[in-house]
Amino acid sequence: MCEQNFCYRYPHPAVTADCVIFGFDGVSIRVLLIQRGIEPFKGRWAFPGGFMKINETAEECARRELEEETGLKNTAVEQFHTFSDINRDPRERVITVAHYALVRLSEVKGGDDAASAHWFAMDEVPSLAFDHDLILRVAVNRLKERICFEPIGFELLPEVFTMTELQNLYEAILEVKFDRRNFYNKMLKLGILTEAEPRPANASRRTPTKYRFNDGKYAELKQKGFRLEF
Amino acid sequence: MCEQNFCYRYPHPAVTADCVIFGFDGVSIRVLLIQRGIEPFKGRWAFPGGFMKINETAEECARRELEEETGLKNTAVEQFHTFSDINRDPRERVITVAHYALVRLSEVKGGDDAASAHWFAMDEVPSLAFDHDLILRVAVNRLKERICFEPIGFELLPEVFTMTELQNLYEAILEVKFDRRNFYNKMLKLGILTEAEPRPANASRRTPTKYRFNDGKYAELKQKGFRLEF
DNA sequence: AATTTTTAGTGTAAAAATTACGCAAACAAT
DNA sequence: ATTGTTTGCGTAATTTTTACACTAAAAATT
Repeated sequence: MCEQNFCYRYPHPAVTADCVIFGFDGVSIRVLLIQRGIEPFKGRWAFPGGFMKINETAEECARRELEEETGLKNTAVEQFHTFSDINRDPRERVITVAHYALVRLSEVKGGDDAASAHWFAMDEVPSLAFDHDLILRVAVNRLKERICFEPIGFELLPEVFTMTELQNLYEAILEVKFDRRNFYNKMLKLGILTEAEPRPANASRRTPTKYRFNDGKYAELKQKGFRLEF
Repeated sequence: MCEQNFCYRYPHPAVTADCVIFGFDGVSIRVLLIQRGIEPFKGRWAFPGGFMKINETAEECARRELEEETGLKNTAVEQFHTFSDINRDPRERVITVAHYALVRLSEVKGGDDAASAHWFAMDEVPSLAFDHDLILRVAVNRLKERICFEPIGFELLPEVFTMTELQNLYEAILEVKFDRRNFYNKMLKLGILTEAEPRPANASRRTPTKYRFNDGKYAELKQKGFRLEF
């Protein structure tokens, strides 16, 4: 029998933090899941996450669990909703502060930790543990809203990318199609892209221009109150 | 000495729900605060809120506490952020799921419950208990974002209102000034306003047209994917 | 080797949305 | 009586958004 050393005058729920990690494979948005090794929901897929320690914030917890379970270090996570349905965990009353982050697929090394981690395309995601199906739906909605106002999409691309890759990303997230020329014009007019290398003189038409995201320009524009929109 | 009947193997934080309630007095945005009757922060002002019961969700808790402390019944609250800093409550580790709602000033009756409740104009809000100053800042930002995309503002006005009152509301929330004619045109073009009563024939110029918010039209437009913006 | 398909780059005209702006009548305050 | 504030109303100029076609190079197919 285990000791139950932490006693309170009133019942306390347990608190967890979960992480919805989005990636991009060039065509589809993917989400990073881990396969549960223990009950409940043993064998089912779920988001990385776990119980909050008494001396860490929800965000610190999310980042710690993420590293422990997938090897991802120093990931900027952002909380998006707290789920508190009464029976969402069969063990005891658990509320979870759900976070999301955007990560390049390449950042997840296939180490020990990440043994059971896998990137699922959005249309291949199986039925998840706990209420994680619901959490995913909410996260996707939040991602769509967010990408319209902040250039978070760049966190999903390699440092240097082509305009077509960027367009594919936006189309994958928003599930719409853009006219290529209008997308080019709009993106370039925003002024947050820099050509990665001067286009060589001998560049053929077929060789696309490479861009990188210009943090400095973005910070500058943001301060003046600027709006990214699609 | 009190009994400590609820024991766990690991430490559990306490969980509360707090409510940032916004109102509008015709000129300024106001926020509903209650004066704390007990320690900690006895005598200081704070948001209505309190400890979550083990068999209620965070939202249910927010609504229950709101009614208990201010008499406001059946208020549609929406969670906007969970605050989990380690020392935000001197008693024990407490995380709070913060909610906000928009309410007409008139809905708060001066009953027993609300004895210590008071509507503060935003520029008169005193230094608050706990981390409620921070919570308020976050709530105001969220309100500004939200008002741009959903017509939540109407929840703050009487059922029937003039265009000028509506403009004052938007200007108070967003802290900007609009051109009166452009605001009129934009609002009317959205199609979510109905004239409350046909303007009497003898109406003088000086008698403003009264409008009401048209829920049906709004639901219709929303379904087609429509965007309210300012 | 020839043919077909795919991709990248580029610009403009039309339509729609946004902005700036003035006036006359009614009422209120002085 | 005078002054200042409030309401209703509409248009012209500007800006933004949208729709849309061709060429050359490379890759894939035959």
